[in-house]
Amino acid sequence: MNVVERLQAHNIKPSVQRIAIMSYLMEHHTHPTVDEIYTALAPAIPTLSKTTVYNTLKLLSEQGAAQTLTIDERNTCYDANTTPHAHFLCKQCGKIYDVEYDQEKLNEIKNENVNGLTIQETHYYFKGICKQCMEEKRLNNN
Amino acid sequence: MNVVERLQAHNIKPSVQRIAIMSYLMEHHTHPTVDEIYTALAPAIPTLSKTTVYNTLKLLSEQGAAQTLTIDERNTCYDANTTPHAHFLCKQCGKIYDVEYDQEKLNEIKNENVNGLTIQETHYYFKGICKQCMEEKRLNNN
DNA sequence: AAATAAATATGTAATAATTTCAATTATGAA
DNA sequence: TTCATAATTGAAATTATTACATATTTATTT
Repeated sequence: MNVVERLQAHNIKPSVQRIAIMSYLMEHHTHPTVDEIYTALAPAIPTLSKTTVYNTLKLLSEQGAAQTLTIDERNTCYDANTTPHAHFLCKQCGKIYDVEYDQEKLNEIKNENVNGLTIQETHYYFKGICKQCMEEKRLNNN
Repeated sequence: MNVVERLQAHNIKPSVQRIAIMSYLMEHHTHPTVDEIYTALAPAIPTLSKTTVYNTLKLLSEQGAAQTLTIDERNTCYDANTTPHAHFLCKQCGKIYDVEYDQEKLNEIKNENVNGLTIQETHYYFKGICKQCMEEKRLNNN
C-alpha cells in the first residue's frame, strides 16, 4: 500500500503536506518528534508550517494511520507502525527501539483486568540503557 | 512503614517539604501532577516553591521512592506505588486508574525479547474511556 | 555557643513544546 | 468563474519544565 492509499484508507484527504509527513513516518522508523519531521521536510516544502505538522500528526493518530508515543517525557513521538509492538527508550542516547512480543500473552493479561474500562490503545514501554550505550559505559569505566 | 522511614529507606534526607510531598503521594492514589501537588500543599506550606516540588519528585523517582508516569501527553504524573501494576488513562475525564495484572506472564514476555537491552523501568499503559464516562456518553446519546 | 560548610529551598527568568486563532491559500462543486 | 469549504500558514499566547543565583536551613567543627 502506497502513501496516498494509506491516507485514503483512513479517510484522510491527501495533500502535499500530509503525503510528505506520512511518507516520512513510513520511511523512517526512528519514532520522530514533530521537530524532527519539520526540520527534515522544511527544505523540500519551504512554506511548511510547524502547526501543520502538529495538525497532521494529530489527524493521522486520530484516524489510526499512525500512533502517538508518550514514552519520552520531553516530546511526543510518532510511529507509522500501528501493529502491536512494544517500545524501548534508551535513557542515555534517547533512541527508541521497537520490541516485538508475544501478543497472545499480553491480550490474556489485558482481558483479565479491564472490567468496565473501554480500551482503545495499549502502550507497552521499557526504559533503560541500550546495547551500544552499555558498551560505551563499560569502556569508559576501564 | 511511615513517611520518614520510607524516605530514609531510599537515602533521602527528610525535610518538611519532602515529607509533605511523599505523604501526599502515599495518601492520594490519584497519580497527581506537579501542579496538583503544589496547589494542594501550598496553603499548608506557604513558602513552598514549585521548583521544590519538581526537584523533590525527580529525587523521589530517581531514588525509587516513587515512579514517574508518562501516560499523559500533557504532564508528567507521579505514583508512590512502585510495585508492578498497569495504568489506564481515560481520554474523556483524564483520570488515571490502576490496573492489576499477572506479573509472571508479563515477565515472560519481557525476558523473551530484550537481547542486549538493559531494562530499568517497565510501563504498561492503556488509554480509552472509563466506566463512568462511558455511562454518561450512553445517556447523552439517548 | 559561634563560625563554617554543606545541603535544601526559593523565586525569577529562560527555554521548549504545544495550542490558539485570524488570515491566507488551495480545492472542489455549482 | 464564483462560491463554499477545507487546509495551511505564521504569529502570538499558553503551559510545562529547567536553569540558576540567592536565601535559608541543617549539620559539623571549633
